[in-house]
Amino acid sequence: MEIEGAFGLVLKERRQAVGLSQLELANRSGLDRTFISMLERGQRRPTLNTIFSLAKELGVSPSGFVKEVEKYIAKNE
Amino acid sequence: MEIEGAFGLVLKERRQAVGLSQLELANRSGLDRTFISMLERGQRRPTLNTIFSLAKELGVSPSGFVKEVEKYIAKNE
DNA sequence: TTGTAGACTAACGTCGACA
DNA sequence: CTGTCGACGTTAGTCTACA
Repeated sequence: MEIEGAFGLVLKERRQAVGLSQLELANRSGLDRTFISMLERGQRRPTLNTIFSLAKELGVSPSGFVKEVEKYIAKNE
Repeated sequence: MEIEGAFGLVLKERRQAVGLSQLELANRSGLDRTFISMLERGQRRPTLNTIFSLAKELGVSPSGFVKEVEKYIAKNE
Protein backbone atom coordinates (compact mmCIF):
# COMPACT_ATOMS: atom_id res chain seq x y z
CA MET A 1 0.00 0.00 0.00
CA GLU A 2 1.26 3.41 -0.89
CA ILE A 3 2.25 5.86 1.83
CA GLU A 4 -0.07 8.70 0.93
CA GLY A 5 -3.05 6.38 0.61
CA ALA A 6 -2.43 4.98 4.09
CA PHE A 7 -1.92 8.46 5.48
CA GLY A 8 -5.24 9.61 4.05
CA LEU A 9 -7.17 6.74 5.55
CA VAL A 10 -5.59 7.20 8.97
CA LEU A 11 -6.29 10.91 8.81
CA LYS A 12 -9.94 10.40 7.95
CA GLU A 13 -10.31 7.74 10.60
CA ARG A 14 -8.83 9.88 13.35
CA ARG A 15 -10.67 13.01 12.30
CA GLN A 16 -13.99 11.19 12.51
CA ALA A 17 -13.01 9.59 15.81
CA VAL A 18 -12.44 13.05 17.25
CA GLY A 19 -15.74 14.20 15.78
CA LEU A 20 -14.49 17.01 13.59
CA SER A 21 -15.60 17.94 10.09
CA GLN A 22 -12.98 18.63 7.44
CA LEU A 23 -13.85 22.31 7.74
CA GLU A 24 -13.41 22.36 11.51
CA LEU A 25 -10.10 20.54 11.28
CA ALA A 26 -8.97 22.92 8.57
CA ASN A 27 -9.77 25.99 10.64
CA ARG A 28 -8.07 24.66 13.74
CA SER A 29 -4.95 23.39 12.01
CA GLY A 30 -4.57 26.44 9.81
CA LEU A 31 -4.80 24.38 6.64
CA ASP A 32 -7.20 24.58 3.74
CA ARG A 33 -10.32 22.40 3.73
CA THR A 34 -9.90 21.30 0.13
CA PHE A 35 -6.33 20.32 0.87
CA ILE A 36 -7.47 18.12 3.75
CA SER A 37 -9.99 16.56 1.40
CA MET A 38 -7.22 15.71 -1.02
CA LEU A 39 -4.98 14.39 1.74
CA GLU A 40 -7.71 12.03 2.92
CA ARG A 41 -8.09 10.73 -0.59
CA GLY A 42 -4.36 10.16 -0.95
CA GLN A 43 -3.96 12.76 -3.64
CA ARG A 44 -1.44 14.89 -1.79
CA ARG A 45 1.67 14.13 0.26
CA PRO A 46 1.95 16.09 3.50
CA THR A 47 5.19 17.68 4.68
CA LEU A 48 6.45 17.02 8.18
CA ASN A 49 5.13 20.41 9.29
CA THR A 50 1.67 19.57 8.01
CA ILE A 51 1.75 16.30 9.93
CA PHE A 52 2.62 18.19 13.10
CA SER A 53 -0.23 20.66 12.54
CA LEU A 54 -2.80 17.93 11.95
CA ALA A 55 -1.63 15.62 14.73
CA LYS A 56 -1.91 18.41 17.26
CA GLU A 57 -5.60 18.90 16.54
CA LEU A 58 -6.30 15.19 16.43
CA GLY A 59 -5.02 14.58 19.93
CA VAL A 60 -2.12 12.38 18.91
CA SER A 61 1.62 12.89 18.70
CA PRO A 62 3.13 13.28 15.23
CA SER A 63 5.12 10.07 15.74
CA GLY A 64 1.99 8.29 16.94
CA PHE A 65 0.23 9.43 13.81
CA VAL A 66 3.04 8.15 11.61
CA LYS A 67 3.09 4.90 13.53
CA GLU A 68 -0.57 4.35 12.64
CA VAL A 69 0.34 4.92 9.01
CA GLU A 70 3.09 2.32 9.24
CA LYS A 71 0.69 -0.17 10.78
CA TYR A 72 -1.85 0.49 8.08
CA ILE A 73 0.74 -0.16 5.39
CA ALA A 74 1.99 -3.30 7.11
CA LYS A 75 -1.52 -4.64 7.59
CA ASN A 76 -2.31 -4.26 3.91
CA GLU A 77 1.26 -5.14 2.97
CA MET B 1 12.67 25.12 18.11
CA GLU B 2 11.38 24.88 14.59
CA ILE B 3 10.39 21.54 13.14
CA GLU B 4 12.66 21.51 10.11
CA GLY B 5 15.67 22.57 12.16
CA ALA B 6 15.13 19.70 14.58
CA PHE B 7 14.58 17.29 11.72
CA GLY B 8 17.85 18.33 10.12
CA LEU B 9 19.85 17.82 13.28
CA VAL B 10 18.32 14.42 13.92
CA LEU B 11 18.97 13.42 10.32
CA LYS B 12 22.63 14.43 10.48
CA GLU B 13 23.06 12.75 13.83
CA ARG B 14 21.58 9.46 12.67
CA ARG B 15 23.37 9.49 9.34
CA GLN B 16 26.71 9.88 11.07
CA ALA B 17 25.79 7.24 13.62
CA VAL B 18 25.20 4.81 10.79
CA GLY B 19 28.45 5.87 9.19
CA LEU B 20 27.15 7.07 5.84
CA SER B 21 28.20 10.11 3.86
CA GLN B 22 25.53 12.40 2.44
CA LEU B 23 26.36 10.98 -0.98
CA GLU B 24 25.97 7.38 0.13
CA LEU B 25 22.68 8.14 1.86
CA ALA B 26 21.49 9.98 -1.24
CA ASN B 27 22.28 7.06 -3.53
CA ARG B 28 20.64 4.50 -1.28
CA SER B 29 17.53 6.53 -0.54
CA GLY B 30 17.06 7.66 -4.12
CA LEU B 31 17.26 11.32 -3.16
CA ASP B 32 19.63 14.04 -4.27
CA ARG B 33 22.77 14.75 -2.26
CA THR B 34 22.30 18.52 -2.31
CA PHE B 35 18.77 18.07 -1.08
CA ILE B 36 19.97 16.03 1.88
CA SER B 37 22.48 18.76 2.59
CA MET B 38 19.67 21.31 2.70
CA LEU B 39 17.51 19.04 4.86
CA GLU B 40 20.30 18.68 7.41
CA ARG B 41 20.64 22.43 7.56
CA GLY B 42 16.91 22.91 8.08
CA GLN B 43 16.43 24.66 4.77
CA ARG B 44 13.90 22.20 3.37
CA ARG B 45 10.84 20.48 4.79
CA PRO B 46 10.58 16.78 3.92
CA THR B 47 7.35 15.16 2.80
CA LEU B 48 6.15 12.01 4.53
CA ASN B 49 7.44 9.93 1.62
CA THR B 50 10.90 11.44 1.97
CA ILE B 51 10.88 10.62 5.67
CA PHE B 52 10.04 7.01 4.86
CA SER B 53 12.85 6.81 2.30
CA LEU B 54 15.44 8.23 4.67
CA ALA B 55 14.35 6.29 7.75
CA LYS B 56 14.63 3.03 5.86
CA GLU B 57 18.31 3.60 5.11
CA LEU B 58 19.05 4.86 8.59
CA GLY B 59 17.84 1.72 10.28
CA VAL B 60 14.96 3.34 12.11
CA SER B 61 11.21 3.32 11.63
CA PRO B 62 9.63 6.48 10.22
CA SER B 63 7.69 6.97 13.46
CA GLY B 64 10.86 6.42 15.48
CA PHE B 65 12.55 9.05 13.38
CA VAL B 66 9.72 11.52 13.98
CA LYS B 67 9.75 10.69 17.66
CA GLU B 68 13.39 11.75 17.86
CA VAL B 69 12.42 15.02 16.21
CA GLU B 70 9.70 15.57 18.81
CA LYS B 71 12.16 14.92 21.60
CA TYR B 72 14.65 17.30 20.10
CA ILE B 73 12.03 20.03 19.92
CA ALA B 74 10.83 19.37 23.45
CA LYS B 75 14.36 19.38 24.84
CA ASN B 76 15.10 22.76 23.31
CA GLU B 77 11.50 23.89 23.82
C1' DT C 1 -20.66 18.10 4.73
C1' DT C 2 -17.61 16.70 1.16
C1' DG C 3 -15.54 16.34 -3.68
C1' DT C 4 -13.93 18.58 -7.50
C1' DA C 5 -12.15 22.13 -10.66
C1' DG C 6 -9.14 25.80 -11.96
C1' DA C 7 -5.88 29.12 -11.20
C1' DC C 8 -2.39 30.54 -8.43
C1' DT C 9 2.10 30.96 -5.22
C1' DA C 10 5.55 28.79 -2.65
C1' DA C 11 8.27 25.15 -1.81
C1' DC C 12 9.93 20.36 -2.77
C1' DG C 13 13.35 17.76 -5.03
C1' DT C 14 16.73 17.11 -9.19
C1' DC C 15 20.84 18.22 -11.56
C1' DG C 16 25.58 20.09 -12.94
C1' DA C 17 29.24 22.75 -11.40
C1' DC C 18 32.63 24.68 -8.26
C1' DA C 19 35.01 25.86 -3.99
C1' DC D 1 33.02 15.06 1.94
C1' DT D 2 30.03 18.99 2.22
C1' DG D 3 27.93 23.70 1.12
C1' DT D 4 26.29 26.60 -2.24
C1' DC D 5 24.52 28.45 -6.53
C1' DG D 6 21.44 28.73 -10.38
C1' DA D 7 18.22 26.76 -13.14
C1' DC D 8 14.58 23.73 -13.66
C1' DG D 9 10.09 20.64 -13.39
C1' DT D 10 6.91 19.04 -10.14
C1' DT D 11 3.96 19.24 -6.36
C1' DA D 12 2.40 21.16 -1.72
C1' DG D 13 -0.92 24.17 -0.11
C1' DT D 14 -4.36 28.39 -0.82
C1' DC D 15 -8.58 30.22 -2.54
C1' DT D 16 -13.19 30.81 -4.86
C1' DA D 17 -16.94 28.50 -6.58
C1' DC D 18 -20.36 24.91 -7.54
C1' DA D 19 -22.71 20.50 -7.29
